Amino acid sequence: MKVLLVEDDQFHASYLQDALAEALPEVTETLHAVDGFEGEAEARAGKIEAVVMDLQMERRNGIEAARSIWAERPQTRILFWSNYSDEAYLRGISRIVPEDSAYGYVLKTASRERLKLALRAVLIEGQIIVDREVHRLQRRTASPRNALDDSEYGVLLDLALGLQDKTIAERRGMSLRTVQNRLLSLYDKLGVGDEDAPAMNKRVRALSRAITTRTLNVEVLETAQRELDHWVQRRG
Amino acid sequence: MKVLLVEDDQFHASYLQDALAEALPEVTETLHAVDGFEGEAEARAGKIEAVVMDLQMERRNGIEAARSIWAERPQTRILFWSNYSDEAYLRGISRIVPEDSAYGYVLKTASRERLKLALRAVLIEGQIIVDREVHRLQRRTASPRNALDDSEYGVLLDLALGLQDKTIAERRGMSLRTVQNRLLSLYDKLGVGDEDAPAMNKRVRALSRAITTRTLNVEVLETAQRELDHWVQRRG
DNA sequence: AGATCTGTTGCGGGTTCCCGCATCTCATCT
DNA sequence: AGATGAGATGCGGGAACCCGCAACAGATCT
Repeated sequence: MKVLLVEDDQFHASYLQDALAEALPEVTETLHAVDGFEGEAEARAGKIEAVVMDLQMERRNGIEAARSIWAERPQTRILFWSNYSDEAYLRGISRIVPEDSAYGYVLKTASRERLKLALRAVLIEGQIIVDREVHRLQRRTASPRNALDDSEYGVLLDLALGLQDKTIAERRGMSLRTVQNRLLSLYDKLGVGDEDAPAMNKRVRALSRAITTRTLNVEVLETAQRELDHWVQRRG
Repeated sequence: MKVLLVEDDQFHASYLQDALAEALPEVTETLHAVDGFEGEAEARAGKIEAVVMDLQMERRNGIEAARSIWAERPQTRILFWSNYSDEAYLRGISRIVPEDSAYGYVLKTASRERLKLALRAVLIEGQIIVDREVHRLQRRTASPRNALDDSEYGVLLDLALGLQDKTIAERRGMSLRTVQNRLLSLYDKLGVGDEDAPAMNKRVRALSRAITTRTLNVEVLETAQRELDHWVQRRG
């Protein structure tokens, strides 16, 4: 059995390599890649079926890499291994997971035992496993008041890129007023305007809060920007 | 000689510990802290004079920790050791370095040799040393068109928090129109409006660009928010 | 069937923002 | 001293934004 490790931090890569060797004796070959592009290429070339993927990498991040890998081979099993449990990552992943593929999400702060367990569960058994910490976040986020539904999240992304209401409406196929309603509920859920601070520019404040609460992060912004570029081109 | 390591990633911490032992045989005792708060406490309690500091940590980041350590003991030597060479960090550091203290900035991707060299240079010799990569960024950033001067950067921070022009003017002691002029040059330098994309909300776009270009990052935003809170309180 | 709730859309008004134009100050150069 | 240039400030207009009000449609409950 072959496994591909995609991880740009040398220390983490070698730790991972060790844990992998301990946990999965059936692994006969381990490949390395240091960013998303290499990862995709290796996966394609080696017909890899089991991947351990870091999320935060230069050039091409883990979510984008996973998407193209899954696009070609949806049954590939991918264990995401990351420093952060940003909501932004969770959303990104849950958005691209194919119907019936196995995946997992483990934090780098997890114990070696937990990592080994996740390696077995996902790569060998084909289970779906999500770290406790991450799951807790997911739950908190999904709690009554603060959960952004998909359409709100979409509008938030557009707002974050700097689009104005009219353009968002066009892109998402809503009326101008509907977009503004989404924005209102975004402001509400992100807590914009709650503070006793001086009056704020709500638009900017929303982005600011989305970032400090880890609802958005740099990688997601970059990905969204690329998608916007495509949309702009298509539209002519 | 005692050295304090402030680093929340266990792998990096142990690697650092090893490199330190190799590079500095004169070190008799090594202390650990896993975030900024612990770091400050240990530094105070142990009267530490040499610190290696990670930047990105939960609760209290490396820059804030360094500031309070330097506030009490300005001659403390601090080597910053970080994953990223974000402009945001550089600005933060150069803003708080005391007159005649030694410090350094090394990337985690640097070779073991370079790290050891920096450890000796800063902690023992009291030199100032900045990683090549980081320095390159500093230079690029400081190049003609794209360099933000201090007053522009201040306005950018306020904008990023969501303040409106009037409030920024009050806080920074400028007239409203002057703030707007700063914003104009910010838009210019951040490349807002250059793209052939649809019309954008410049304010939001500026923040968006500042983040994707690493001119700002989450830590800096959080710190700025705390400072804003203080200002608001003081103002009554 | 009627009541209620939720999500979409139009309208209108008050506010903030963007920015061109003109003025004023202050430092530097000739 | 006079000229030149860079930055700060005031004014005013047009655009975008925030948001209350109201109408309407579809889903669910009683």
